[in-house]
Amino acid sequence: MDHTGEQESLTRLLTTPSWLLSQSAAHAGRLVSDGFANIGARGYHYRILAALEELGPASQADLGRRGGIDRSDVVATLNELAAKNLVVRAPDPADRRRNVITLTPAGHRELRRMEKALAGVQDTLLAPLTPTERDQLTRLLGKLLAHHRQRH
Amino acid sequence: MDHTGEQESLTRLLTTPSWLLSQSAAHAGRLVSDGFANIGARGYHYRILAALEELGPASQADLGRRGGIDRSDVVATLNELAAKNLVVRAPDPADRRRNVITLTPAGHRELRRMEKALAGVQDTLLAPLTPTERDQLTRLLGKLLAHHRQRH
DNA sequence: CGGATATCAGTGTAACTGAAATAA
DNA sequence: CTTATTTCAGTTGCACTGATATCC
Repeated sequence: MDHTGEQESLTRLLTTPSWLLSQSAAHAGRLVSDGFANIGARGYHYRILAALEELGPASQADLGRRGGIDRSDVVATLNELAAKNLVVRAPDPADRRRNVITLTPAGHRELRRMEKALAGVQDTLLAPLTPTERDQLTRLLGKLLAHHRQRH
Repeated sequence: MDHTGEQESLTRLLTTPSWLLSQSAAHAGRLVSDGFANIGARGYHYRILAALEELGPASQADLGRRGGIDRSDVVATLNELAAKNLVVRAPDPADRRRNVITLTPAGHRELRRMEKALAGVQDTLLAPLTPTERDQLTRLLGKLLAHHRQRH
């Protein structure tokens, strides 16, 4: 015993799932932010653009629900994306409360760039895990989220 | 195919490890904050108290490194803990730059309370996972962190 | 009317930065 | 002189709240 010599009691603090989760996520967040910052973008941009590609032209509320972004932050993010001509914001003739957001060709290209950057980050993040372990982790986290999403 | 009917392309956005991690961590964070708030405490309090119990009397810098808390936030957290008489802050005679922080009996009791609250949160968080899966998750996250800790 | 949408302004807070004072 | 510790003041990014105008 005491084979690592690191600390005699690694205890709960370092093995508590919520702690491990938040530490891992903080690290992942740094990697992602840096990866996106390197190409002049932010996480919200990716979430909106990816949601847009999946949903097709959509309202801001739908994009927010899809990408897990607050209605208020959707507005600000779309302001930025529209200023860069990555999306077009137009009133919905069928429902005049809504805007219809559409990906421009430049938006598609930007999404491709961000996906490349993100894929690189995933590799860095998951470097210590085998392919099997990566699948396990993805599966376990997915199961966790699915459960807690059901109870709002 | 299309057996769920949820969405035709769940795609990367919902299966990207960094996304799953940050979402899971956000949810875990909410559960932890709420769990601690219910007993009038915060996450930083737990991290400092737990680090203190592991290390014994320690300097603020050591506590920060151990608990993953910025030097600046250690100061503020210790102000709160000292005001509640959960720790004692005394100058270190051996190194007069430092303070020696010591757990009081009340601090020990508070730590026990917080551990109970935290254990309840872990159960809620891991509810959808079997015991085997919980161990897997803990192991995978630990491996991830150990790797990234090595490269600063 | 109740419910949804988009927008704006502002809050809370975790994590961090920079600088200063002090001492090893 | 360089490095480490503690402290204070301030910043940044992110998630969220509340209020408002508009429309279904």
